[in-house]
Amino acid sequence: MSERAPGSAESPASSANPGDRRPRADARRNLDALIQAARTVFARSGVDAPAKEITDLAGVGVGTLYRHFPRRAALVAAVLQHEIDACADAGPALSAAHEPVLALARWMDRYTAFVGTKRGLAGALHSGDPAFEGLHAYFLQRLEPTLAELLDAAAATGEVRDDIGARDVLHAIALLSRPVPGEDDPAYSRRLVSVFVDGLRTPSRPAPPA
Amino acid sequence: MSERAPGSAESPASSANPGDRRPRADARRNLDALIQAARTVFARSGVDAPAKEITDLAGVGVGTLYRHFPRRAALVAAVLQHEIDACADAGPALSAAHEPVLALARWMDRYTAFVGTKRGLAGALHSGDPAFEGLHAYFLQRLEPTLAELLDAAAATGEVRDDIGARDVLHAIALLSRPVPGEDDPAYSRRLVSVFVDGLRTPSRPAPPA
DNA sequence: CAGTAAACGGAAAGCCTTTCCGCTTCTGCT
DNA sequence: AGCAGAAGCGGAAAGGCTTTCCGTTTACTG
Repeated sequence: MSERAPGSAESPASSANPGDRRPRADARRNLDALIQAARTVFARSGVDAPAKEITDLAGVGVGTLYRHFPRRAALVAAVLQHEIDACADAGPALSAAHEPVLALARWMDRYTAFVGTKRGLAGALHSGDPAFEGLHAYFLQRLEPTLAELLDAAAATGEVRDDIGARDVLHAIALLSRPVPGEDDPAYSRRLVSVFVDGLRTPSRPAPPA
Repeated sequence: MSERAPGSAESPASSANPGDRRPRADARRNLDALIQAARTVFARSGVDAPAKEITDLAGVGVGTLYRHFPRRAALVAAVLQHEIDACADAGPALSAAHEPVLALARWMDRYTAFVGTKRGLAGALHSGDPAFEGLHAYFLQRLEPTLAELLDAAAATGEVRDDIGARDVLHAIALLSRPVPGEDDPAYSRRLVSVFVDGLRTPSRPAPPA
């Protein structure tokens, strides 16, 4: 559920044009090896690790890397895409297993953990590097509907205000989850997020008379 | 009020040791020129502008830059220090001119604008680069008391909860003010901030029974 | 199985930051 | 004033990274 088949509806620019032929087998293999290696290296040494480290681990030359990913940032984007998929896939599962408000809360935890762990993600998304525009689009494409559904269900119970969109919440949490110098405890991020989430509750309506 | 005199209480490691002599006049001149040039260049081309651009504008060689600022990041830090000062100085002025809750709101606007405009600041602060640890300390040193005062005054009115510290608020707003790819309208940041600030209000206490 | 285009690898170019060191310019002292 | 001597200067070179380029190799097609 987490691998996008080439040409699947979500992938922006890969629908099978009548003209393009199937890629060579070694190319595909190398591409997979690169993404896998990048995952490992990014996890071990952070997203700023030199490309060499990745190509070595993948057992290919740098040329190969740059043919598949015209900019280094594109590789980062490709890796993050996987992570986004995994997080999006968790949504339906949760909403099936719990009642709306709880499902929402759980998913937000999941998302907070995700976006906080993959330090690279939020950084990339907000870097302003044009190479990440596509990733941001993908990010919204996959996560916005997921959260929107959870959010709508929760709003229907009347406990959550309905004038803040899923997109806003995604952004806010992603931002609040970025590491802060003095505080490396992930609980810190959660605390900030929780204040934000409090702000999401229906504004205390004056208690209905009697 | 915005220039720190050397040896002033706030500057961490610059108290006049009995051994150290006054710096040479040209050195001081160059240092000022560098900071001024950096301000200009950062504003024009962003904090990632090559150092060469700065040294050229300042009319000095790169060697001079690196003697004054052992790492490039140190120069960024020096520039941001100025901006932090300006923002801190706005606090007392506002609290003198307005009642507590309004003063708080105004200062948050000011701070939001500041941290949103100087894209470099939040980026630097959260970059994890050890060169910015000092800056972060300075940031807290100057802004935390400022906000704490405003926050306390507001909390005293009972409209604002008192279990979230000034530091948390500073961090949260700085994070929420970072630019988000699709939305370059500063109003967007303000909207996110405002939800957070809503979360800051006293939790709607269950109406005391009759 | 041969021909061809796709894909490969790694050397080299191009940019940056940072270091180094011989030369210049202040400054304090006579 | 004038003269050491230290403090500071400039820019060349080192080092490291991303990105380009191109001769060579490899997988597919008929």
